[in-house]
Amino acid sequence: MVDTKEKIRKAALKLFNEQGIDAITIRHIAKELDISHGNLQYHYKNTNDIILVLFNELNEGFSRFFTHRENSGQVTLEDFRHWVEILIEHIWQYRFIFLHFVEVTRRVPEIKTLYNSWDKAREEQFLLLFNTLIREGIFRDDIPPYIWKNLITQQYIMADFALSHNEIKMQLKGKKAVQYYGQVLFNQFYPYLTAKGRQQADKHQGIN
Amino acid sequence: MVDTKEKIRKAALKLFNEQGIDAITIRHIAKELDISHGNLQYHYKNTNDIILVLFNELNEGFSRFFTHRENSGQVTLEDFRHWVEILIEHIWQYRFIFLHFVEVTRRVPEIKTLYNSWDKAREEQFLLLFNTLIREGIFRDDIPPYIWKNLITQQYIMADFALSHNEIKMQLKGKKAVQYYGQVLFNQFYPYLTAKGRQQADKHQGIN
DNA sequence: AAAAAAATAGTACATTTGTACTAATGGTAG
DNA sequence: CTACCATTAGTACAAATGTACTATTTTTTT
Repeated sequence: MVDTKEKIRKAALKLFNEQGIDAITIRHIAKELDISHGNLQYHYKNTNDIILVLFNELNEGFSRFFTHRENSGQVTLEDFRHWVEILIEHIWQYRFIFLHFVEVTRRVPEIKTLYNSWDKAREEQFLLLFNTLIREGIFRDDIPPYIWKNLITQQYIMADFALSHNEIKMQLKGKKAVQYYGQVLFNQFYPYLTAKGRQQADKHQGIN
Repeated sequence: MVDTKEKIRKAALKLFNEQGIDAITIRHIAKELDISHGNLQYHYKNTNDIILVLFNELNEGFSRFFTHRENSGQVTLEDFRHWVEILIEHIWQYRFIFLHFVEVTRRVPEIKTLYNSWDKAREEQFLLLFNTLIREGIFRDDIPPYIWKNLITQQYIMADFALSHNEIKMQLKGKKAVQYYGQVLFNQFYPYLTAKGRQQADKHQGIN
């Protein structure tokens, strides 16, 4: 037996990513799956329910991904770059959320709460990471704390809205977008590097 | 005689900023103004028309603002900070565009074209500004060109989506939001400063 | 096998929205 | 004054949507 609920989530994710959340109703999703909208409604009362479930999926993905790299003692810049790329890939998978973040949070207020509570953990981890990289002589040690905090906010905004920027500007598709914005996100950290850090970065420098 | 067209734009801007573009139809705007929607339709066929006009208003504002500061030969960091603040204030004025940027460009494709063509000029001016600040010993001279270009992209994303971030996170109101995100935007440049530049910056440092 | 529960299809209806259209009003140029 | 044009109000209707509900079929449980 195929799990209808899962089929619905998959189809909804696809349609949301392609056409946005306003254009899509349960009727559209039902049509995509060739089932009745009455049936779909039996599983999820409306699109907002589905959006919430998909947001939780995204969150679980992130959590798995964060705890995964916790045990590593030392961090190279290359690790960090790789980490940023995976982050963006995740975001790409659920891009409708980020492309319509304000609408999403207005339509499903719980999402705002979820996002904000989960966010705090992310901040801690960032500061830890920064400190590690400072200790290893990769990041500069002459940056005041409020600038590090600023960098985290900056990093949030950039990660959350990079794909929106892509949408209104270049319109890179799939892998290309992930690559490009991975690079942009990573390059954010360049001026924070020490000479040693820059050497490491230049070794692996991608397109510019 | 009061200009009905202008009254409509004002009311639409207010409603869009308050409730977003999906929630608002010409009927809502008409109701806000106590005129018939038939009348409103006579002036603007639909909300997309109004959105386009408002976007052009925003653009004109930006253009005025850019050309204004062109003639100044020397640039201090304080000038620059002030400039960033005015930028954000502008954006706040027309925040519905930035809060729903993807939707806006999807509903009114011309806006994407307008944004992109106007964008190029902005890029030139940034590079010029950076070079001036480097020559004056305020910005570092050991940053490769692709990182400066990256910084411009970064600056776009940050400016365009700072208010979206505010919406899903802290929800600062009016002046508070403008102040906070002005600071965030300005702090982006901190690690690009020379020792001399940092001195200048610290003199006027705001909240942290 | 019978009963109960879960899943699916389909209907019904009030509301909203986009769009087009008609009618009335008011100012103004000739 | 009157004929014309711009402006305003209001009506009409099809399509889409949210929501609730019924009927049927399928699956599971006992």
